[in-house]
Amino acid sequence: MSASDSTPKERYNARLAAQIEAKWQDRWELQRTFEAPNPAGPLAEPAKIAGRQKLFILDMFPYPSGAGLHVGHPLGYIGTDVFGRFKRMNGFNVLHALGYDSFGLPAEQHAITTGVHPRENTESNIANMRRQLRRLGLAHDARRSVSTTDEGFYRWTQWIFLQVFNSWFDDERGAARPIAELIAEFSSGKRPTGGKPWAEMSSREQKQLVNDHRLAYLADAPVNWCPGLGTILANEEVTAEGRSDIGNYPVFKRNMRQWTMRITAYADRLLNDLDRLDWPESIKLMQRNWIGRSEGARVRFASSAGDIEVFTTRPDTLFGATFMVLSPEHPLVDTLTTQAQRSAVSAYRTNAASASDTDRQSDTREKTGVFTGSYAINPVTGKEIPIWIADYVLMGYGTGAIMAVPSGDERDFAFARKYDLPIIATQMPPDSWFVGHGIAVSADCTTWPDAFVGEGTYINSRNDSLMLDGITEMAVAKRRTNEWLEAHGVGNAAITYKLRDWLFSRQRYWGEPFPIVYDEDEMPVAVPDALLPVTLPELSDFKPQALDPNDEVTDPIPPLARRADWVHTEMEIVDPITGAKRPVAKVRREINVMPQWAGSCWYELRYLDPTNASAFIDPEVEKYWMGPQHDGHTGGVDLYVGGVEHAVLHLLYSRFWHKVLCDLGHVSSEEPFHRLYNQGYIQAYAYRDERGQTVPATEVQERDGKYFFDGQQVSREYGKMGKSLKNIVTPDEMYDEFGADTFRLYEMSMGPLDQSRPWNTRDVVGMQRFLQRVWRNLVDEDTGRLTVSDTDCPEDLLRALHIAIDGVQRDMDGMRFNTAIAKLIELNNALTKHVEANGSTPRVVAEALTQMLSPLCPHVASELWERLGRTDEITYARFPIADPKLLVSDTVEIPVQINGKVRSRLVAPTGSSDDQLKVLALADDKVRAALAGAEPRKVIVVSGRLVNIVA
RNA sequence: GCCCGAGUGGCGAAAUGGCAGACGCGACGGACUCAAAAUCCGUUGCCUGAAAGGGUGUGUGGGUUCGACUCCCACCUCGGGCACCA
Repeated sequence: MSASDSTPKERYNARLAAQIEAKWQDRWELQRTFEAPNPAGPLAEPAKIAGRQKLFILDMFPYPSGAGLHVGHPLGYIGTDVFGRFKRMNGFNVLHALGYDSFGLPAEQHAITTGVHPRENTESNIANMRRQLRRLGLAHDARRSVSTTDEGFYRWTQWIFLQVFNSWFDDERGAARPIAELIAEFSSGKRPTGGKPWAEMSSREQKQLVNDHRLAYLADAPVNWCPGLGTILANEEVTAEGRSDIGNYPVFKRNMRQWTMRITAYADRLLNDLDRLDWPESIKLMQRNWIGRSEGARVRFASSAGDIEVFTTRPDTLFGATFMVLSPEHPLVDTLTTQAQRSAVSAYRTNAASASDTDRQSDTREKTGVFTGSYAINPVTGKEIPIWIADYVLMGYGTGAIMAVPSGDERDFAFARKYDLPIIATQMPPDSWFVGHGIAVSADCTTWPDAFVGEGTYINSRNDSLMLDGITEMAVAKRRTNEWLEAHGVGNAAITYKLRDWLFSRQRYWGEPFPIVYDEDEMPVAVPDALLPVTLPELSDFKPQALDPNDEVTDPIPPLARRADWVHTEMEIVDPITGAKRPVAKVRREINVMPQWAGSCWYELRYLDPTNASAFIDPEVEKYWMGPQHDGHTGGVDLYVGGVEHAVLHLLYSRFWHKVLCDLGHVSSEEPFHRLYNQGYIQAYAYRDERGQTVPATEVQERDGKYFFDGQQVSREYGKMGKSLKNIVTPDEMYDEFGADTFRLYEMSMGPLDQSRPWNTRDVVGMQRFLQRVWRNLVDEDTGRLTVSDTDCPEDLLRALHIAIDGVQRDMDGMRFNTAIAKLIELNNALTKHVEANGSTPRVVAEALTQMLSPLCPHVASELWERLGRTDEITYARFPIADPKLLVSDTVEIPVQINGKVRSRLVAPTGSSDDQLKVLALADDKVRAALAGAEPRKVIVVSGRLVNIVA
């Protein structure tokens, strides 16, 4: 007899689930169930909006990978879907969509390895992902599924780039303004800082001055050059080991002329506004660290080569600055180096320059340096201090020069000890510091094993006009020093950031072309709006220039240069200074393309108004979905779910673009994503044989805690899913084996959404069984007939129902889907007992259970809803509401503890007073036996919950 | 090195000052079956005991409390981020 013959026809299994799921997916598509109405524009349906609260939920959109999805990818999508469906059932107008991040390195690298043109590749990958995701039953508004490679999309990416290009940061207002306003200020007499008057400048000089103020500008600066990828990279795309995030190729620092975004102008706002965001603290912390704001002072030290400016966070220790250290790349090094030191300095600089970042960070950490032969004057002591160069001072931070205070800085201390430089204490450490180091209390640093970094009484810190000695608070000493520096014109309080401006151009093919041409002065000029988009030209050879991964010197030639006909064109441009139209003239196009982050910097806005042809978004639509909800609210997406890997990339860049758009009045929200939630990762076990080869995880067997493949013992490791690890499980396998609803339920039941957890196909069946039992409680497996009765529900079952409603409602609201599922299982288990005794399910329970299941497993819930005779759409049926009267019963069970250990339980009427509970507890047989006649010393009653007797 | 986060049954986990282990997997026993699969019922932290019961138990050690997985201090292990940032 075959298996199918003995299985009841209407048993809920993978076969029936597949039928149900296909039916409802088709129906939802046909009936456009999940389309969200807009207040204005082409998708406007104002009548549907009235009286509903809006909710914009968003997933970090995927790049269309050729590998397709594995079971880890949809975790966040399922989470947001459950939440969105739950909110719909609570009356919200929910906008949920998913697009594709299809420009950029990941897609392009894949195209290169397969040899297929990225456009073709991207399209087929998107089609495959759409198919896989459709079978999940996600409640997405398909009209809003944009792709960053759509011309209708990147036309606006280019437009936004031009908004950034055509603005400058007004420090006084702390906000971006249109560049035309700066030009107007200059031409009406504002004098450019440090330059000659505007009117005396040539047209070229004027353009250059304006360009130097733009938020998107060309800069000849040190960049991260990655010959292995044939492109430069942003700081955020380079790993701590000095390699590319993608492909793990070596990255070199070199100077190149590149498009750069002035994100540093927004450093303070990007930092401060974190406080107003509902984000995980860990991500805020990562952004704070990345921005790296340091308060301190700039101090000028006089030298033979003129003033040398340093940045210090410890101006209060200035009296202890006994030498100075410059970065080997510092521009003043040549001038400072004396004849006697020339060869030593030159050798050191050559050595430092050739050492790659990797070498510099090798763990030896031994401080090295060379004396320049020159001296500077410490402004507070008036003493000469030697000037050294050392590679522990970085040109890219602060001023590239430091004042060394060995007594108060560990690095300076190590350097001073190695080269026998003087160390003077400026603070007396507390006695505990000396005790901790096992040495006698002494202000003589020659006895110190280490620098002292902390709060101590200031010593040796006085001159004629500045007196720090005796001060015990660092803040006071800092303030006094800063005041002194300013009064004497040798320094001032200052702030420095680790954040660098954003390198925005890539020497690749698969990205948005810049809407920029170069005029006869070789100055960048915006392509007129009417000519957007600047479409990416077709190239038969789209590969980046082939370079040796270690080639540090060759200048890259971007692929777009291969289309000379495209590069050299004629255009009617607008003069960037006067704004006047110019006659059609020859221009040269920018041949770099934008980085992969460009499209993701604003895609959430396009979801809102995807078909708008006259603006990137209608302001009314933006205000409705993104606008601030009260004073001080940043506005933005209501819930943004994605992985932690974008903490300082996408999540920083997009905040920056959004703030520019806000400053320019294009959006009403100050931040793109008000609430951020990081989902965990689904991880998996991988197995290796003794040669280190991975073996297929599905064929590994476990015996007594050991693992075997093909009779051989193998070792187990834990981590990502990956092709090379032979441990990939795909959603398709889960659909076939269990159905999408079971798969969804399993992923949500594994644990809290924000935690990583191991995948175990073996465990999935638990959720299948659960749905099977629910189904069987409502439908006769053999006949398919409904087993629901319209008779009254017994009170205990009704109570169980309302307790479940109450708990599930709260768990869903808090996105604790795992515990919501546990409560639904408990309810269903109680229902099963009732059905065993009575033969049918009360309708009130059947309907409420179906509704509560609907966000989690929408297909089977929709099917049951229909079979229950409901003709309304369960997606929008009001989520059940718990009756508070049914949440309490007549009696409660009170555990009684003796000395904190439970010794008895008693049943007491609900609402018993503390005294009544105390009397009941002391009268309890078990309690009396345990006390054995001893008089309790104290009785603690937790009202209505517990009694503890202290014996 | 610095900064976060986490350690609970064989496994995924629940409980955030008040009955530790809800719910699921697995395992064990049983029902159905010629048999198996599927499904259903029961048991299941560990030690001890025939059982009733007793003891013990949330990484380790201390502390606060009538009472601690939960709060505090120190340490250990794992995961993540930053890393010569002046």
